[in-house]
Amino acid sequence: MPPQNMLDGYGLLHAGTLALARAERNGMRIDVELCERHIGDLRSKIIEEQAKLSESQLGKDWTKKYGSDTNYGSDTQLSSLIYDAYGMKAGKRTAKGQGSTDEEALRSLGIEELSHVIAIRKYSKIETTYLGSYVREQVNGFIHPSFSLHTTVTYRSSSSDPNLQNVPVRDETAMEYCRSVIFARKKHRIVEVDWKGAEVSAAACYHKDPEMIRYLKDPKSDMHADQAYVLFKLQAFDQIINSKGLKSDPDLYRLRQAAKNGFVFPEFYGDYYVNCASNLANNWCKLPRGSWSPGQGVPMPEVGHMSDHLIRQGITSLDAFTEHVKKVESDFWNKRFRVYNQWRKNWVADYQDKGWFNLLTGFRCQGVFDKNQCINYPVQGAAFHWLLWSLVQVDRISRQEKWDSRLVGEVHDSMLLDVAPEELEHVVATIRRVAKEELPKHFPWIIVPIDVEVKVGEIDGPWSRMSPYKD
DNA sequence: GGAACTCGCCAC
DNA sequence: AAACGTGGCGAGTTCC
Repeated sequence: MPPQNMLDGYGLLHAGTLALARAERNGMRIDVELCERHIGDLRSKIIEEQAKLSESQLGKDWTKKYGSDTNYGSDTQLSSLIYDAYGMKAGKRTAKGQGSTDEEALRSLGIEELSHVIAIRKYSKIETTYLGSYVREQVNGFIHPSFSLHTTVTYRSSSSDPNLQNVPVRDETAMEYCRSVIFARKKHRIVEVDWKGAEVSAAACYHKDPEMIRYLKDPKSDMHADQAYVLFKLQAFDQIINSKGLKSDPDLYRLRQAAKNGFVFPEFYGDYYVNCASNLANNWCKLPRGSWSPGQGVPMPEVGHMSDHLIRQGITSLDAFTEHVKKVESDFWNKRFRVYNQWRKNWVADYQDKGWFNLLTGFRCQGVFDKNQCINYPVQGAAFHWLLWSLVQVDRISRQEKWDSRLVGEVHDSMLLDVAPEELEHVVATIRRVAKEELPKHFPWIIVPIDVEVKVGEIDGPWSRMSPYKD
């Protein structure tokens, strides 16, 4: 038996394709001259870094080995230089077993001059993948990113030519270079509407874990803050946390982000404590590896040096921290979210029995999947379908009501619009109504509140300058 | 000279 | 017992 609502699934993709085709036709305005200026700027930065590299010992060894074939952009040459010629031990390997030359691997080698290689890569990435593709793809000053619903195994969407779904946002420099050239139409503003915690909420509709539902229903509760508290043993900061809340302190807030992105989400995706501990130590808290002696850090809440804090809590090395994260993980799955955990086990067993599983939105995944894929696909797909269904409604309403505002794109759990300022209030109210009222009516299995976050650009302002929308 | 591959890196 | 899910895309490289 196919899923009972399979025809609904087909209807959603059909309507979604048409709505996305209209968004594609709409497109987004690009400042082509600014792109060219940014590209020129990046080229000089790259030349500077290349010059510094060629003067260094590493650069000299590189030229000695490859002569006129020397290419600082070749990872093959770099790999051969550091792992063969220098004979360094590869701490990290690629999928095919070669010594890795990614940023993490290069940093771990402790060769100062490799920072130039990393810088060249970062600037080149911005120049070619983003700004270069905008100039190449633009027609009369507009890019028309393409959206597909038939390419992904999860029933999410994809975007290409150019891809609007991977424009830098976390790295401030890259964000500024790339988003500062993208605009709405003249006299209009860019509006972005994000579905808050879409995947966590969609997952809850499958597993129905009461503790998770409590978190999602109670606006005062904070799953990531609670996790930061146990992960980093923050009892010493009870006074701050209880009086002003963890979010009020910038350093404690960064630890909340670390818990969210370095533990909670990876655990949901199927990662485990050894990776989480290592990533947290390396990327989020900048804890030294190996044995931590007092003085390697300073007292919390200096996030960059929190080893003294952990030493005081009896966690004196990465190994000890890993053991601690192991206990936190066990508590996470066996106590806090034990219903979620049981659902994962049952879901995978059921798939292994039948060879397929259904999404709540009317799709079936059939094929050979590993455990993590089994758990992740239905969640990713259904979360995206919330957005897609809402996008179809907004597209329809915008045409019925003859808006001067229009949809221009979508990034899995957010929609992107080009909005006429006089319509802003109405557009936002419409989307809020669709998301919070009509969507749960359409999908009666939604058992958690839906919420959206609206960000607006300035009139004639770029995508790099977005502020929270205030009603 | 183009197809197919690996690797690295951007997003959610 | 095993160990992070989904995409697109550019550069370099290898193969035909």
